[in-house]
Amino acid sequence: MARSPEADSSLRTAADPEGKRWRRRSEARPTEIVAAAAQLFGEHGYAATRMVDVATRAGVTKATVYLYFKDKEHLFESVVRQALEPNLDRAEALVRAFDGSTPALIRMLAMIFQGVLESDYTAIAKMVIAESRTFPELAKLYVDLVVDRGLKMMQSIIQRGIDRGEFRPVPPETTAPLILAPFVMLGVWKHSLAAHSNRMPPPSQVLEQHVEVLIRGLMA
Amino acid sequence: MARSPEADSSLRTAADPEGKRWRRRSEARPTEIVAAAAQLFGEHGYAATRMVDVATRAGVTKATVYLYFKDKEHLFESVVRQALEPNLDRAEALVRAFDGSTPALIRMLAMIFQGVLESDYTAIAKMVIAESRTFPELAKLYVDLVVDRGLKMMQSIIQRGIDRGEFRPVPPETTAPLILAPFVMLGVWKHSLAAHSNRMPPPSQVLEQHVEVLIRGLMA
Amino acid sequence: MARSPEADSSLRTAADPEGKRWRRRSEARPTEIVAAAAQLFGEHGYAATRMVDVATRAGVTKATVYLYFKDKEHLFESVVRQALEPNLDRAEALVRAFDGSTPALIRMLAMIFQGVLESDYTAIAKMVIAESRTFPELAKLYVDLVVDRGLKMMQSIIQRGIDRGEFRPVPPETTAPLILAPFVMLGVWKHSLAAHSNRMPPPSQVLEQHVEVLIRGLMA
Amino acid sequence: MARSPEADSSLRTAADPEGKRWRRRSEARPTEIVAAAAQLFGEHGYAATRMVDVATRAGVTKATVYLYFKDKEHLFESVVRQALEPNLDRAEALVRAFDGSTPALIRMLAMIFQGVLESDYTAIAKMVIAESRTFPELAKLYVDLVVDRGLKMMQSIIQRGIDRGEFRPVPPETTAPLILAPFVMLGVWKHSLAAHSNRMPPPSQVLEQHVEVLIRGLMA
DNA sequence: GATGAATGAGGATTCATTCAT
DNA sequence: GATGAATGAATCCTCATTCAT
Repeated sequence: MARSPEADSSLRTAADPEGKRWRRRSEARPTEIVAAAAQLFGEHGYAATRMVDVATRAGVTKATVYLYFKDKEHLFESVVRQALEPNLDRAEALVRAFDGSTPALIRMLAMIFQGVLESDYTAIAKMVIAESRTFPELAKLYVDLVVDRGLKMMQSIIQRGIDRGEFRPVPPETTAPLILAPFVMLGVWKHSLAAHSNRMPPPSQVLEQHVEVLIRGLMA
Repeated sequence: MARSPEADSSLRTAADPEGKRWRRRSEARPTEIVAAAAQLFGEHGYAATRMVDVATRAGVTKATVYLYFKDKEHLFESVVRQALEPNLDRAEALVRAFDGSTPALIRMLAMIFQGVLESDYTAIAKMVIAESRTFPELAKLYVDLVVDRGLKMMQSIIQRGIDRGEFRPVPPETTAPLILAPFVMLGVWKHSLAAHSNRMPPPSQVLEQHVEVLIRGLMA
Repeated sequence: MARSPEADSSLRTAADPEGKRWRRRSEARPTEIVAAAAQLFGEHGYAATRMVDVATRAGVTKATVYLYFKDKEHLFESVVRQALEPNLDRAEALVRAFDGSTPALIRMLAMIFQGVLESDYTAIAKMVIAESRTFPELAKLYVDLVVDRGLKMMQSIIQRGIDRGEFRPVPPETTAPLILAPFVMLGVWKHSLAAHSNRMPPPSQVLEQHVEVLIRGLMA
Repeated sequence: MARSPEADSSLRTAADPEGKRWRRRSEARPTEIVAAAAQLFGEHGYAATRMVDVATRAGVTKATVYLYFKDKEHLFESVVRQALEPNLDRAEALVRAFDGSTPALIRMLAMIFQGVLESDYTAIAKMVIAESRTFPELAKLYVDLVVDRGLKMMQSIIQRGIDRGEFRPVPPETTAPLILAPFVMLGVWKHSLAAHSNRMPPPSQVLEQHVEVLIRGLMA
């Protein structure tokens, strides 16, 4: 999402008043368009986002968007992919490298996830969920690239705790989702109802409580 | 919803133009339309649901829908309202009436919520979430009628546990959401990604585990 | 092609100044639209004819055209069908009923065909030909409904002449197309190059000559 | 057209930047583009042929096409001109030089025309016909360069037959088109409906029959 | 109360065409 | 001379919405 497209276009008009209609910037273009689309899709959802708007926010015209993306669906897919790929890799690496206690590992991951929760990234997730009926392939993609990997990771952490005698023996498959549940809930919350309620405390506090209750609940 | 609309109309016009059973029909119209809309909105989302489809499924024509609902937005609102009203009342009554241990209370509520999770109702909830940007008033409505009430109820339960010496002293505001998180997660899951993953165990098992881990985690 | 749509709309505006936007005329509508489309397709070809123009000439709006025809292709198909069906029937009936000499039969048919040649009908034929690559199904339709039937008819006439000892024995399959060739040529000519040449004599004279040369050429 | 454009460009830039064989290339460019356009126009018609496709088939980019041709119309015109010029000259020369009987002359011309019929050339003719409304000037060009000359030639042949006492006295103007009609018909047929019918015998047989019937029909 | 008929406003997509390099 | 990048002007089609009956 880098620099905002508005900044771009102002720069362009200012710094280069000669340029008749457009400037060469082919390498950045697709990325910029995806960034613009990510924002708009995240804000308004798929159907309510018009191709013109994406184009305008990216500082180009509609036709240019079509120069890089076959159609709206493919643009959407690019948005999702671009948002997804880098994320889980990092988390998995961290888990593998960690050698402290399992509660400490969970506390660390919780902090990372809290960071994700505060980023723009969750808007994409919410969108995938919202549009899953309309774009089953994207839902599938998301499940494969994110959810299943995430669940597997959580299972392995539970198992690790049990193996090390830190946790009592619980079935990892049914317990794994419990670690994630508040993150999912808060992610969805943030992009939907948050604005309308003041009864929900700040995510950070809820998550802190979550980690403590969870760890206690799993302790041997 | 139940009987096919074709059978309906032919019966009405031909076989039974006066019969009271069918006379009642016109009173039921709005309800039937809302029911049809509820299904379609739930299945396809707001934008992807066409007024023709709602009308057709309700066994009437488009224009008739407009006879009862000013426009698509108002229809949507009716759908949400119709789904909301009856629900929380019951749960609140139960909580007030209950006089067993707090863990037992939580177990009972979990069963009720699990029932809700299996009903069509969650489709509406998911939809409100998905369209919350487009329909802020509905989001607000939902928050007031459901979420805040739900959170308050959970807080009171936590407090009850603390007061009765069953739970250790935790801040009720930040703990309350934790009770609901897996329900929210599974509700969203059911209507979005569930079809694409087999890594998530059946809700009933996840919830059972949830309740146990949660209660242990809260125990004094 | 019945009444011209222009006449229509003026009538409408004049006779019914109250009618806010439109008048009920459901039965005539599709036919009128097809008529309008027939003219425009004939004049400009398929690609160059815009749906708006069809609508406007039919005195309705674009959307109304889509009320009756799924898309441009289906409209095109209707145009072709409406132009085709009535035509061959008549000719075939005539052939069956005729009991004079075969040369006389050919002379009579030639007159009928010359009438067709002077009608608007040939514009459709030319269009089918022009668009046959883009719309193979239409070409197929045309072949089945018109061409093959026409060729078969000509074959039977040749055979009749041979059977009755009027014509020398020629292979009917290869001779049949020769009867039609000048009609095809003139039909195409009329709608393409005619305007630019004065070297081609009037169709009637060419056809008269054609019939005489042909009959002489086939005589026993 | 023959060699693949990919091979071309790589060879040119890398392996043989000076080699005269490839130097010639740039001179050939316009011709190659016209050739590519001829094929595509012939196959898909004017409107359905995209400039990108022409460029791609010619092994260049769109912009290069515009380097040589002002716009799509001018490209089209070049295609037609390039296809027309060499053709009639040959036929006229043959007619002038011939000194056998007129029937023999007609038989010989028929064979030549049959060759033309089997060539790609007819695709252009069909296209001119199909697009004559959109490009009146091209239609005019075609009429002047081909049709009128052709008709005149046929007239002179008829006259020759009459003068030599081989044919009975018929009016040459109205008879001339009859010689050409089956060629026109078959040319059109080949590029439009041929694929969809099996009732039409092979052109060679039809034309053989044509020549015999025609000559008999004209005989003194 | 119910509907058939019609529409207007918009959105996705395509393509001929033009520059700066 | 050649091209990659960009665009603007169409054009098809959809859908929520409205009347006259």
